[in-house]
Amino acid sequence: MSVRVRFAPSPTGALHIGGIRTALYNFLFAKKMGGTFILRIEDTDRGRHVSGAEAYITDSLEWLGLTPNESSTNPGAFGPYRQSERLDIYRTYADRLISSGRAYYAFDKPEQLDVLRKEAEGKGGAFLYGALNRDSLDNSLNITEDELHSRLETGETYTIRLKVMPDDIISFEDIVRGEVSFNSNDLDDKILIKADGFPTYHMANVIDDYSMQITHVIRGEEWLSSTAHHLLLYHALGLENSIPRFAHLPLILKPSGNGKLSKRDGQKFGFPVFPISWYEDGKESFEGFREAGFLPQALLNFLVLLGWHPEGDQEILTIDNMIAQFSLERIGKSGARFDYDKAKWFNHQYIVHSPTDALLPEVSAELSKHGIQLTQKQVVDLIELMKERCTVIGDFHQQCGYLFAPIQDFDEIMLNKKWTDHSEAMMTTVIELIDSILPFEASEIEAQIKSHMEMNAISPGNLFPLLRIALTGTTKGPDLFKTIAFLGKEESSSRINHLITIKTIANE
RNA sequence: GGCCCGUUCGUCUAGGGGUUAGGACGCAAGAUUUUCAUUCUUGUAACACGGGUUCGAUUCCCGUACGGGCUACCA
Repeated sequence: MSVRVRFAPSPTGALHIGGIRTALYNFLFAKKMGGTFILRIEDTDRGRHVSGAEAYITDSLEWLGLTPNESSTNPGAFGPYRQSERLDIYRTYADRLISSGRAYYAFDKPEQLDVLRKEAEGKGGAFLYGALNRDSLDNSLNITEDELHSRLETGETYTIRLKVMPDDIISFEDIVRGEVSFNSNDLDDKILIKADGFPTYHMANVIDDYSMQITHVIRGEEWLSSTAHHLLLYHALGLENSIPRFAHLPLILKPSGNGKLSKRDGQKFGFPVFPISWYEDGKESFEGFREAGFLPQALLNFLVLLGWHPEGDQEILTIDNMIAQFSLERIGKSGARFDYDKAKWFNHQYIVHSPTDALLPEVSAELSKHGIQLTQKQVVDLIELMKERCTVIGDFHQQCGYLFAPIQDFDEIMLNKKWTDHSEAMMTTVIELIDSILPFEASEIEAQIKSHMEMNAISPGNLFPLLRIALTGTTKGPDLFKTIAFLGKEESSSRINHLITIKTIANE
């Protein structure tokens, strides 16, 4: 049987990188096994549904190249792929459970249950709607057939609950965790169909995994406990021969402090936790990795190692490497802390090792964001000049803004230290020299300037810092001669001239 | 509180009954460089604790501690 896996997010807001990693593992496993990767939208919570969230999920996956083989925009034979469009399917199965006595109607109002819950908490325990107390609660187990019919007919709202049998040991073999087992006495009679007629996650999930012929459920550890209920459901439905294999992934934890990574941690710690930016009320409320200047490959590479490790020591992995080496068995068991420094390191590696052409669109977009229009040749030159020192795409502008605009601030301290009585004459001769250089290329510029220095006994320490300040305002930056070549003959001369003027006026 | 899961350098992790416990990020030092960065070299630092089992345990078992998840008509 061929492998079919699904990524099943809920469209309740932006999807953070924990979800992305789950999608990635599903994707890698599907590709590795020659299987099918399905995107299913779990929109069964009408109250928390956020418009735009589904599009966000699709866009994120697309940016990262994790394209589903089947989804609502690219349906296969197992649709619909949105749970809100599958209501009748769940209903059919729920009715089947009712008639076989494996589920029942419950009329208890949420407020009533809240009271019971509070009461139990007060005694230090927990309220469990189950075998021990279902006889004394307001459900179809305790009323006559006639009463049930009349209550249903009057339109009284109800939920449908799974009838969990006591003293049952439920165990299964999790691919990452090994054998896990539960006692049904600790399990409540989970709601399967809510009062609004929508299924709960548990119901929809099991039915869909079955009807979409999912072979492996790869999901976060937060689902480990409820797997017991899911197993019970498969059995109650007589689907015990179609139970998929489970792999529960360790969670991604906050970089410091306790708990799993959450939405707000991005702002709190100053880095993105979302793949792409999320907008609320028309403005960006959470910055994404894309907007922060990350390459999708780099993000994926960072994420894949948060909980999984290949057999060797190689950490830079292309998507094809990942697919070739991926296995569920090598997924770790313990939670992984998010480490932004390492994410940046990966991005730097990818920027440095990407062919210049591959960076062209991102860098051009970054520049035009700042109102800078360059020819393609100029962008290519810029990338080659700068890429070794950039960790995010924004650095192609941020670190070298002086290339595109007049210098605002000169490094005064260094300038005053280096500028002597001889500097004006020295700089003037350099302008003359620059004007004469042909072809105006870095190597030629370097050769000419160096021989000029030798002939005139100019030491590097006297010239280079001043030249650099004249051209860039600072004392740090990429190769001086390449910078001169990039700026061009006119601009270089004019900048040196400008500095001479400033210093001359200052001295008068 | 109850149930389930976990615990190797600060972080991500490899390993596994006898190893100098390996790699990566970070950090530090040195080299290279006209500067800063890159790069290279070196260094730094870990088997949570207590009992077993064993000739021997970081590795297996049991406890404890700590961490995580779940405990909703949320997913």
